[in-house]
Amino acid sequence: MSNSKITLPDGSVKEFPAGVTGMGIAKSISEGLMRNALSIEVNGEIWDLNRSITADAAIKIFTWNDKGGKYAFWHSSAHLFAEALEALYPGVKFGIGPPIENGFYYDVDLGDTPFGDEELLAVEKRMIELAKVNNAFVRTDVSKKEALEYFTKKGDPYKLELIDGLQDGSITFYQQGNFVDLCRGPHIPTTGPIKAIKLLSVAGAYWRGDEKNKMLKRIYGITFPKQKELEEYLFMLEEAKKRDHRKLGKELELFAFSEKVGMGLPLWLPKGTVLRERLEQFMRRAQVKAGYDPVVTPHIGSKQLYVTSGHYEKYGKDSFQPIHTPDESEEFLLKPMNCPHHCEIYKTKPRSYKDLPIRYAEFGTVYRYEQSGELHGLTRVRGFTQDDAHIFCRPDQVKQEFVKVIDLVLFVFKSLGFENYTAQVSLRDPENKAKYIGDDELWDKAEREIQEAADERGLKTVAVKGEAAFYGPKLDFMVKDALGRSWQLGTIQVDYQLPQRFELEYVGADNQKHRPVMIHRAPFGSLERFVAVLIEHCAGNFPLWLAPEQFSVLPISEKFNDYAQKVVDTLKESDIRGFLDDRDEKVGRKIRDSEVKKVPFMLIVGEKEAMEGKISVRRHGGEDKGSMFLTDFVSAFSKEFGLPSL
RNA sequence: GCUGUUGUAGCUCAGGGGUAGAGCACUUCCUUGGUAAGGAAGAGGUCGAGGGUUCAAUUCCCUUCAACAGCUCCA
Repeated sequence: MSNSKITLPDGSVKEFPAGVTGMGIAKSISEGLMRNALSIEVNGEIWDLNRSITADAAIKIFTWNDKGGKYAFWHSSAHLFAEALEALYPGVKFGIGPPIENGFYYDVDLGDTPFGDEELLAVEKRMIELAKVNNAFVRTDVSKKEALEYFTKKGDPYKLELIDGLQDGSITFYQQGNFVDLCRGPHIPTTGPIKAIKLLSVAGAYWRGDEKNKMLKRIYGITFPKQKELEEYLFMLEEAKKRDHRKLGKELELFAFSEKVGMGLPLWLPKGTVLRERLEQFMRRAQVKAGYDPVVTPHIGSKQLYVTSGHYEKYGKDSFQPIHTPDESEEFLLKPMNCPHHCEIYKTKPRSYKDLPIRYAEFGTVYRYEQSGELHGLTRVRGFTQDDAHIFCRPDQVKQEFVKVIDLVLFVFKSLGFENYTAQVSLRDPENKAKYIGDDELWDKAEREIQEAADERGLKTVAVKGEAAFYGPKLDFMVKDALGRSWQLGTIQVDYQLPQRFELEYVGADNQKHRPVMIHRAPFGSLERFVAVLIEHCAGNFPLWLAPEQFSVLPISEKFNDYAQKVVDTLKESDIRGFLDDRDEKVGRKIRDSEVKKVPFMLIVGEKEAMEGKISVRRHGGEDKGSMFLTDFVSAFSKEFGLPSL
């Protein structure tokens, strides 16, 4: 038997006897790697560690630190769950059970059997017992006929439906213990490494995501190789609950919802408004520096405007319905997008190639009829404000403009403490071109330009098909917050379609009419969503320049209220925001209340301070900065009080 | 939009066929207190909305609205 040339991730090539397994390779590298190995990537495909490699291959061994390793681990955990469930509920029918971002789920049909927290615990217990048995996951190739026979006999209609859609010859079963499942794999070698198990929740989910189908029970769970990691994860979940922007938004009096106003329509309270307006000021200033011109457009527009833009055709049916005027049969739509309005601004006069690029920026509030079940705090609402702008430029300027926008977006992220971000190039779905408008050539060009611009700035990008807007491809920015959760924020889009639909033109150096290109962009995305993410990122402890209340002045007793008031007045003159807590309470109480409200600075004044004309500065969290003159306080933190700048 | 759960004071929640309770917040009084809750008294609710069953409904039933979780969707 000949040898296989195995290329390792570092580029080195090792020879192994043909038929070597991933485990064998891992062992040859190190004992430690063998212990931690979970799956292996073979020529770009993820395999089981004990599957034989018969040809030359480039491989990478995955451990818990790799997505490929985690997915195999959780996928195997889903099978372990199924095995435990079947042991306790014979006859249960299984849907699908994939690994997900955090753990796994399995869709099951338990008939009318009630299934709640107690049942989850029971299954969890059985899973732990079964994991200890350390059964191997055994892969077998089966023919379609065999597969159908097996599940017909077992009586599992969902699996039969799945097999029906599969190609004969590419069907595999996996078995561990007494449990056999239709599965493509890959799996970890044995159940043993699954040491820490938590079944998290039960929810309804339609078979194959179609509401016409039967609703199955979807059981979510997560597993880890170590108990400690599970505990950390559960702690993180608790922490996420504490940081939930809906909870903090209420506690910190930032925003509210009212049934009377209508669902998904946020009311910004005074403190939330300060926060929001600070963000706006920050962005306005950055945009002026970047050459944008602010514009303002109305909240409604003639239906015809959106027919022209294509939005009506695409989203009209599912939107807020047109507003009809009493007299004439005019129809208006609540503005769902700012771009058509900006196109009309562009058209107010003839444009020369020398005028371009023109950049119109607007904090434009738009209204979209989101499905009721989709509404979620500030992250998904029906009326929201985009930090929108449209750049009209010549085709030869697209890339350079795109790069400038990337710089702006990254500046925003940096200023707000989002250090971890990735960018997604959202492309069109090549299988379903009818979803999009415009011809292939322009799409290809736009997709290329986005990728080039991203590369130029050294952005780490992932391309995802089918995520484009209907008029053009996008570069979407995802940030990771302090708890490691990913959020989609800013977006930049190249658009060749709207200029065509609105017949936008400019006169070129050749004295001929040309069509400009539009770039849509919103670094925050929407202020609502951005504020939500920011709240959860910093747990309500906003950077000083954003804090709705930057200080509180806490007199030790009412004897010092006058002095305290002077302190407040002086700071307000320096545009520093804060309030006087002159309640008839002890200072300990006032400190506690300011701490709970997450006020960054507590300025304590008593006899000593009043005498010396000083303040005692306590930072949120308890740090004592000692006593100082007011002017020293202001100059010490003046940088933090003001807007970050480019 | 679909399925499930929930809806009681400003907030967090208890209760239950005979029209309601706690803690915090609020108001007043006492207290003038030096770095995370000083004390006392008081006020506050069509028990989400509409309908039904009943002598009697906040409680049981139906409808509806909203929130929450999940599914589908997202210019």
